[in-house]
Amino acid sequence: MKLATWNVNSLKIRLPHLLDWLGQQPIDIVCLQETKLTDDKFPRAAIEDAGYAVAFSGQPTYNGVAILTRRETVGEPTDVSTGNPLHADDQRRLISATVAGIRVICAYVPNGQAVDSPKYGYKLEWLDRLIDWLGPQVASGTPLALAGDYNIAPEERDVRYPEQWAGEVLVSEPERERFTRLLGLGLLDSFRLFEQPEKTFTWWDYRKMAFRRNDGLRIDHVLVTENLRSRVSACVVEREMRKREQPSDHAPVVVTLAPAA
DNA sequence: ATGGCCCGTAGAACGGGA
Repeated sequence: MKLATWNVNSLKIRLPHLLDWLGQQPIDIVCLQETKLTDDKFPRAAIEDAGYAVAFSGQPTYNGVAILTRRETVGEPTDVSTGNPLHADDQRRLISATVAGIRVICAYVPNGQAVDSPKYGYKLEWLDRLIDWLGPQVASGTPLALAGDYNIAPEERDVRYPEQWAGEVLVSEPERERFTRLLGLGLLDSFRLFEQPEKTFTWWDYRKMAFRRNDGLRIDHVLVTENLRSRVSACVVEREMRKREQPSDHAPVVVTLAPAA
């Protein structure tokens, strides 16, 4: 079974990429961020025709998240909820569902814009409320995966040119401290459970020929509860997706999971 | 050289992304 997260940067533009990718490599659970579509414009029919059920939560212009589930392998998402009950927030950044016995939380963490911006304060507050909400869920023993665009590069090795990013949004100490607190709840970074190629990233700026120079950051993550550790057999970044025509600036992250014993 | 690109909403530039 495979679970992926991908920031599509507009599902309207990236729908052909998504359908082509899933046609080539069926993935059982797909978490999407930055769909940038209101719910009435969500391409439900095209996704269902590809064999997926889908739950989504969108708004005009910004944000928007979705969870796709491959019908023949994992069925429909159940107990779907949107947002964080501990955080009144109009921005559509969270959707959760139970799939194949796993509580799947798809998250689009705020970018923060700049450390001196009010958006940065919102980001830290958003993360604090996320931690408050997830703590009891993780402690309850439910197998859980928090998949999404965290907009945090956890360590220096997750940044190609750390000296250029020092103290900036995405790498600042308060953001990294929130990431560490998520791990402290009892979550594991799937990517770091395995040997990985040096300088593996998930996002590259559209400018500066950044992808060609592999000038990137690792900011998209799948964290899983400890009780899933023995079932996770791989975590890879689908770098190929960033090479396509008119790509998203993010590449998907794909986790392979054994079925429950 | 502190911006370069891409997207949505516009219906021209601009905010936002990261």
